[in-house]
Amino acid sequence: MAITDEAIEKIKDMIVSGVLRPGDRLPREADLAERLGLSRNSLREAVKALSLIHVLDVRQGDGTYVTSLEPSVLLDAIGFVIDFHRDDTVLEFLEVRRILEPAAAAMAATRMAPDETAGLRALLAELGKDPSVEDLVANDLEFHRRIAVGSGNQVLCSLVDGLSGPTQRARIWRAITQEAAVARTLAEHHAICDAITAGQPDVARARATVHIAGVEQWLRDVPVWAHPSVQRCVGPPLRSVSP
Amino acid sequence: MAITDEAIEKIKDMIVSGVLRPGDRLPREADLAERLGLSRNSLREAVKALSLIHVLDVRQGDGTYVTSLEPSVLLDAIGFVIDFHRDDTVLEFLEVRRILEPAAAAMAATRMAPDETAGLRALLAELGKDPSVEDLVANDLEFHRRIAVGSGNQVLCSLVDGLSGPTQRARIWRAITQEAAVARTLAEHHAICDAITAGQPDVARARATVHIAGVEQWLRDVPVWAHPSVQRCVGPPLRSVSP
DNA sequence: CGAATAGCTTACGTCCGATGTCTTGTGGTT
DNA sequence: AACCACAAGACATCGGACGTAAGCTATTCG
Repeated sequence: MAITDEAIEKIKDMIVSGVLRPGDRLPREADLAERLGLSRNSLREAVKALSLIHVLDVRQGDGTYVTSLEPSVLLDAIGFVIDFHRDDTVLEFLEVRRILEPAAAAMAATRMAPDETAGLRALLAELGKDPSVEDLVANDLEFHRRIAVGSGNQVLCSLVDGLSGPTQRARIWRAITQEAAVARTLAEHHAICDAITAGQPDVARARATVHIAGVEQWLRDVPVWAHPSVQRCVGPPLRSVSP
Repeated sequence: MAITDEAIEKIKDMIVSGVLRPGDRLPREADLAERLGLSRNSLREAVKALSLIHVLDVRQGDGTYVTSLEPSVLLDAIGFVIDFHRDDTVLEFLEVRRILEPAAAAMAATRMAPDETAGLRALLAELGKDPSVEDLVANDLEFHRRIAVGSGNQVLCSLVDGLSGPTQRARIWRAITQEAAVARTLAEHHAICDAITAGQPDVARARATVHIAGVEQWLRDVPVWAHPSVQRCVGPPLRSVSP
């Protein structure tokens, strides 16, 4: 194993074992490097890797700190990872979203406070007549995110939020190529919101399932993959998608 | 934004835009560094970070390659991240597992081939009388993993597999401190296996839910957190867990 | 007296060049 | 044709030097 990977493991062990706790500050790079028995350059590679996944927080001129290590912080990095997936795997992600989001909606229906549900309604109301595609996508993302937050489970919230990344583009294309989808999506959002507000977990779950399944079905049926605008978004060589 | 972070973004863009495709080889460090306008050291930090999350695969003496970028490969990294979570968040992870695993079990009941279900039964049969704790945990993990694989969804599989990390230790403690849990767990495994083999998704889902919920309930009720063996596993200062 | 500021200290950010180590492919030998 | 030794290419690691930014301190001025 490379010396840098060993350093990653050692730092990880220090955190997992409790030697370093959330918020703690690490020794200076020079000192830590000496203590771990490697050069500062190699140590920096390890620190960089750990900071990419939000385990460490490096502040120039100050020092390097352990983050809060909360699920929301750590799982936040999956959004970054998700971006790398090719579009022919979107359906797999949607399938998982169809599992997670209905559950989140049901939990939200039980746990969300009145002021939160009010905020959810307000969010949907923000969209005026004839909104832009960007507004639609942003509103859509925020809507799903708030429900995830409303579930009261950080892990679930982070997963739902992170998994939305790859399908965000799909939403854009959907809005672009299928006009009717806009009204339908908004109607479905309102329906889900109503169920949550009414405190009906079963209804919220079902409506969320219908919502996601609708997108899934649309992606499965329509050969968007061949659409020119998609080619532009995805980049030149598009691998076999729907053989 | 730091120059290294820019390099990470640029490499990411090259991959997302299709300039670099799965399996492609990157230019030599020296060349790529020059092309991106930074030093080789800084570039190496970027590459190291991307290789930690399995986006790049660096082979000494050979070169640096883009991985297959399959969901199973990329999401594999979440297992690493999960290890950092403190034990007071285990319940949140279990709650998500209670959502995902029943869904996986139901899907497996529909999709798993006869030889796969046979393998699942064989796995459970491998555990002889009076198995060691290590065997139990390993068998348990493998059992859940195979069901996840059987769901036919890479993303779901990776998530289920990754989320098992933090609760693995909980399983160990459970086995240690509660003798009766061993027989109960095995019985539940057999019941789930039977439902999958019989092709009954609803039953499989329900039994998986019961299985996870049982663990959850156990963790919620029993003050394992105060148990000395846990302190040893977790490390010195245990933050407030159940206030 | 207190607040603003200039400057010092410290720690991370970046770079350069040299050397070690590993993989691979080549070419010669048997 | 099979095998081995060597050389080339690429990553691994190191040490040191210099740049940049944040934080603390002491000075200064209202």
